[in-house]
Amino acid sequence: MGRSPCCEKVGLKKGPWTPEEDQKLLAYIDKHGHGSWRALPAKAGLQRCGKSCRLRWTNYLRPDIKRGEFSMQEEQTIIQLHALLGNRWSAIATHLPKRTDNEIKNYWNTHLKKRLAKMGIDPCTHKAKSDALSSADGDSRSSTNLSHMAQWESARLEAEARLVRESKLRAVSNPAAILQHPMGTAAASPSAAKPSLDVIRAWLVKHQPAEHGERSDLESPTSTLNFAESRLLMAAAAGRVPGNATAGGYQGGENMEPEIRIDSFAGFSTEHFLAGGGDGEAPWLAETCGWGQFGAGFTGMLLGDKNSGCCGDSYTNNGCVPEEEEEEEPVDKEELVEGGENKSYWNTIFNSINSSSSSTSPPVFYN
DNA sequence: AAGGACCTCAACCGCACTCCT
DNA sequence: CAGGAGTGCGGTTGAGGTCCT
Repeated sequence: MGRSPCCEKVGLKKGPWTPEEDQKLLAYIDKHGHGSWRALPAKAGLQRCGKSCRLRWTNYLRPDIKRGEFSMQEEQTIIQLHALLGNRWSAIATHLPKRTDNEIKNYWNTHLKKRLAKMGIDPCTHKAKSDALSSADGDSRSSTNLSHMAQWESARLEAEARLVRESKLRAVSNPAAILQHPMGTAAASPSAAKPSLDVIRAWLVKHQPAEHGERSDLESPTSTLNFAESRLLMAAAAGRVPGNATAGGYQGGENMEPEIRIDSFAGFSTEHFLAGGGDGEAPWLAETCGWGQFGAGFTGMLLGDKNSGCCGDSYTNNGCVPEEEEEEEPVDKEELVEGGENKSYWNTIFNSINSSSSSTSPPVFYN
């Protein structure tokens, strides 16, 4: 099912766009919408292929694009999502409002990747390079397991997100449908609710033991995420990350109508999940080999927690930062990075995230 | 000041996927 | 089911800018 190159026609222009071309494209889309990209260039009077026009529009001309430097929170969101999703830039971009996948990809390749590498963290695995080496000559089996579990969880999260998006669509076309959807309300049957956001729920339990009154030894393959981060993922899985929501503080705004609450996942209980749900479905519990090692992943490293045992709770960073640092005014990012204070920089990021998550109410899903 | 090295990022390439006929 | 059209996506390229010697 091969496709012919879109620009093989002689006479089509390639390379950088001129302001005139931009203007033509903008004017046309403004007036008619883009419609069929293939037909657009001729209609708009452009000597470009449709693909080129689409790219120019989606990556540059679209009015809802935010350009310029990435904020700290955007940076850490990218890193966390990359740890979870890998090079799936479009998926990452959906969680960074107004940023394009191309921009995120470029930023990763030119900035974040190098920065992580500089810190001795493998940008691919998000683990300290020394860890990667030791696992290579040591427990290769467990590292393979971990990799598989991470892939499994990643795929699972993606499926969750898709489920919610589909439910969203159904709800729009048929509001009553949400009452019947597994992700919907307590009206859903327990069995239907089972395959919902259990992974994230498990993170919740793990990362906010005080609120949930329990503490599990369960360690997610991607347990580099803390509670605040898991809330971002929950929002992501719900297919909606509001503009004011970041990993540092996902809070429902007044303008949002709560429709799906996590505590309304009928039939789901933490015990159920941790115990494998009684139906043997707890693949990641069945292969717990090496779970703890994930704590030694990149977040632990970033937090200056080389032994992953900082304060006995390496994934939360609570109390791991010196007091004077906690009370400091926002630290100048460039100064920290350029001054070789990378750990402090990242500490600042994660500290701000975790502190903002401490006073939150139970997460709410929005449709 | 010159020029080579390095960096950044817009744009391109080509594969993969979905939809439609 | 096959195949074409349209589009999404991730990897790569290369022009232009900046830094370094």
